[in-house]
Amino acid sequence: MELDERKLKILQAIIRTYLETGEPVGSRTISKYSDLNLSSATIRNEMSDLEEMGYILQPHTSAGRIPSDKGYRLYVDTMLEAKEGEVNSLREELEEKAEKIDDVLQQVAKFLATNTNYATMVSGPRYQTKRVKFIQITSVDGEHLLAVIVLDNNAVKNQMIRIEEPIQDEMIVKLNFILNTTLNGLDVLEMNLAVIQRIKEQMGEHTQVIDSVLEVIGKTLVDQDDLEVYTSGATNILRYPELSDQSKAADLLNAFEEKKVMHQWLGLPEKGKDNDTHDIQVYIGDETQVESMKDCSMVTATYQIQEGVYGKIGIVGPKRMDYDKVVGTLNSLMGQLDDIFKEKK
Amino acid sequence: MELDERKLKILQAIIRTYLETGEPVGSRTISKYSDLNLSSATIRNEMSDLEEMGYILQPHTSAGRIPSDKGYRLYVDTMLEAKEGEVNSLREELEEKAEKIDDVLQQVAKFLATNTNYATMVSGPRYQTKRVKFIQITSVDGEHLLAVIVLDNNAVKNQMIRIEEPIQDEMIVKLNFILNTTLNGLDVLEMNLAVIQRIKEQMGEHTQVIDSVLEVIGKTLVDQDDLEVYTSGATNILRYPELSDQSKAADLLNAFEEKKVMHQWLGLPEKGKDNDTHDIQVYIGDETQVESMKDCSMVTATYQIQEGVYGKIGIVGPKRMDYDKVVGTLNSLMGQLDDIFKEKK
DNA sequence: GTTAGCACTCATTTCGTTAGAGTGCTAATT
DNA sequence: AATTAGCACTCTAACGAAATGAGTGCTAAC
Repeated sequence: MELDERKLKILQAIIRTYLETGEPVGSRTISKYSDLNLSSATIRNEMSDLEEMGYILQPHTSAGRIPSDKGYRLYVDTMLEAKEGEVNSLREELEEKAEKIDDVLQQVAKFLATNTNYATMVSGPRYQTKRVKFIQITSVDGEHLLAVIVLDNNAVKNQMIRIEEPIQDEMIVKLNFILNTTLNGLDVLEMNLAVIQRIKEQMGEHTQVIDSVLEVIGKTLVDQDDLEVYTSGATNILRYPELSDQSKAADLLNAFEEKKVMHQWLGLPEKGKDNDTHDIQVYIGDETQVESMKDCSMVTATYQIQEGVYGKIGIVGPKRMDYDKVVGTLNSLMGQLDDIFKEKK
Repeated sequence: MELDERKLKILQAIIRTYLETGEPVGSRTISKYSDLNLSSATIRNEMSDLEEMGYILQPHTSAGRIPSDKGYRLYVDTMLEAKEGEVNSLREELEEKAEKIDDVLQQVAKFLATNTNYATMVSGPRYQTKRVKFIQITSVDGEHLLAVIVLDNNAVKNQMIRIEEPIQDEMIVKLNFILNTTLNGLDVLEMNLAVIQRIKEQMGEHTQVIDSVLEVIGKTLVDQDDLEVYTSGATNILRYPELSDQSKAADLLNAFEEKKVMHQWLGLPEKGKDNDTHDIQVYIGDETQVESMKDCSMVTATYQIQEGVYGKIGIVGPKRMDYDKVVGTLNSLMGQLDDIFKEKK
C-alpha cells in the first residue's frame, strides 16, 4: 500500500489533534476540523489503512486512533517546519547574572523547563584532554600550602595541601619553577614515572611534599566533575496524565536525581549529523533505549563552547510533546548560546 | 479530664499502629494487638475521651481514629526514646570518597534519603563573617590575571581577570604585597572607600587593574554560594499515598528544586535548645509554617563544623513518619559527623 | 469499672445498566 | 471506482443501587 498525499494529510491531522488533546482521535473529528472535505466514513477507511501500515493504532476496539512511534517518527522527520522561537527574554537574563558557564547552563535548563513545561537537562561541557597551563604553589600559613592549577581551557582548580613542617619561601619558588617547566603542556597520561622522577631529582629534598603536590595535580586532572549535569522542571512530568502514573513517574523522577543516568541518556547515539540545525535529535519512545522512558520522547541538542568542547541539552516530555515548539525553541536558543559563549571566550 | 497512664498507652498504641499502616486505627485492633488486655468496648470509651481531648480524630463517623497534630506532638515530646541507630556504613563510605565538605554533605543527604525513605535536604555551612586571609594575583598569560583568595575558613575562591595590556612581573609582586598588607583580616564591610583609596595611592598607576581586582574580591566575599543546599530522595514523597496526590506532590517536589525555598524551610525558628541531642527539632503539620507541607512533618538537626560554623539537615516525610527511627538515625549521624569534621579540620 | 451485644453509620466495593463515542461493513450514490 | 450514508456492533466511562464491612456509640448485664 502506498502512503499518498491524502493519507499523509490525514495522519498529520490525527497527530496534530492528538498532540493538543491527548485523547484518541476519531474519524468524525478529522472529517469536521480538517480542510479535506471528506466524510467520516472515508476517513475511517483511510485510517484503517494507516493502521495497517503501522502509523497509528487503537488503544481498544471502539476508540479513536493515536499515533504509533512510527507515526511520530514520520511526523518529526517530514512535517516539522523550523520556525524562529521567542527566546529573547533569556538573553537579557543571562547577560546580567551569569558569571560562569556553569551558571549559564543552570539557567538554560531552568529557562527551557519553564518555557516548554517539560523536564530538561543540560550536561556540562566535556573537555577532551586537560593539559596543565600553569601551576602555582603558595604557602598560606605554616600548616597549609595552596596549589592552584590552571588548565588549558582556563578552568581553575585549587586544593589545600596540609604539610607537617613549614617550608622556606625559596624552596617554594624553586618548586614552582620546576613544576611549571616540567609539567606545563602535559596531560595526565604524559605524567609518567620518568617525569616524576626527574622532578624529585631536581628538588632533592622535600620529596614528601612533592608527592602530595603531584597527587593533587593528578586528582585534579582526572577529576570527573565535568560530568556535571543540570536539571530543571523534572516535576513537569506530572502534568501529563499518561506519565503521571505512580510507579512510572517515580522511576523517571528518580532518574533525574542521578547524574550518571542523565549522562547515559544524553550520551545516546546520534542518528546522522545535521550541522545546520545544531544537531537536534529526536528520540521517540523505545528509541531512547531507556525502559522508563518508553512512554516519553526526548529531544536533544548539542552546544559548542569552543572547538572540540561541547555539551548537550535534553528535553523530556510525553510522546505527544509539542515537537514543533521544542525544536524551534532549541534552535533559536542554540544560536543565542553560540553568541554568548563567543563573548565569554 | 485527665490523661492517665492507660489513656497514654492507648494513644501510643494508636499512633504506633498508624505509623505502620497509614490507615485509621479501630478499637478492635488496639484491643487485640496491645498488651493492655482490654476489650474493644473499653478501648472505644477511652478513644472517645482521647478524641474529646484533641489527641486523635476521626476522618469520618464510621472510621477508626488517626492522630491529630496535637497527638503527634505529645508522642514526639514524651514517648520517643533515643536509641543508637546503625549509621556505621556511612562512615566508611565518607572516609574513602569525600574530599571536600560539599561532597560529604551531598552524600549525607543521599545516605539519609535511602536509609529513611523520606526526602532529605542538607544546607551547606554558613560562615558568619568572611575575612580575607590571603590574596594572590598571578599572571597566567598576556591576557589573563588569576586572582586567588583564601578566606579565614580556608575556603579558596578564584577568578580570572581579563586585562587589556600585559603587566610587568614586578608590578604584580608589588600589587600582591599591597593587597595583602592592606586587606588581610578585613571583611567586606571594612573595605570602604578609604581603604581602596589608600591602595590606589600606593600603586600609583594601573588603577584600572586594581578596580578589576577589587571588584572580584568584593564579589567573592559577598558571594552567597554558601547558600548551597543538597537534596536527595525528593521522590520518596510519592511513596506515601496521603502525599502523592497530584497537585500537592508536585508542589512539594517543585519546592525541592528551589534552593531558596529549601533555605527558608531550614531556617525555621527553633523551639528551645536541647544541646545534648544535637538540636533535633520536630515540626508537625502546620508547625512547619509552610502551606504545601501541611500534611507533612519535618525533622531538622544542626551540625557544627567548627565554632560558629554550622548548617542544617532536614528530613521531610508524611506526618506518620517513623519519628523514632528518624530521630535515632539523625542523632547517631550527628555524632559521626562531629568526628569527621574534627578530623578534616 | 468492664464488657458483651446490637443497632446504626458511612466509605468502599461490586455489579449491572446506560450512554456515547467510534468502528467496520454493506449498500447506495456519484 | 471512489465516496458516502446508514446501521449494527463493540467497548469504555459514567452512573446508581445494593451489598459489604469496618467501626462506632449506647445500653444493659456482669
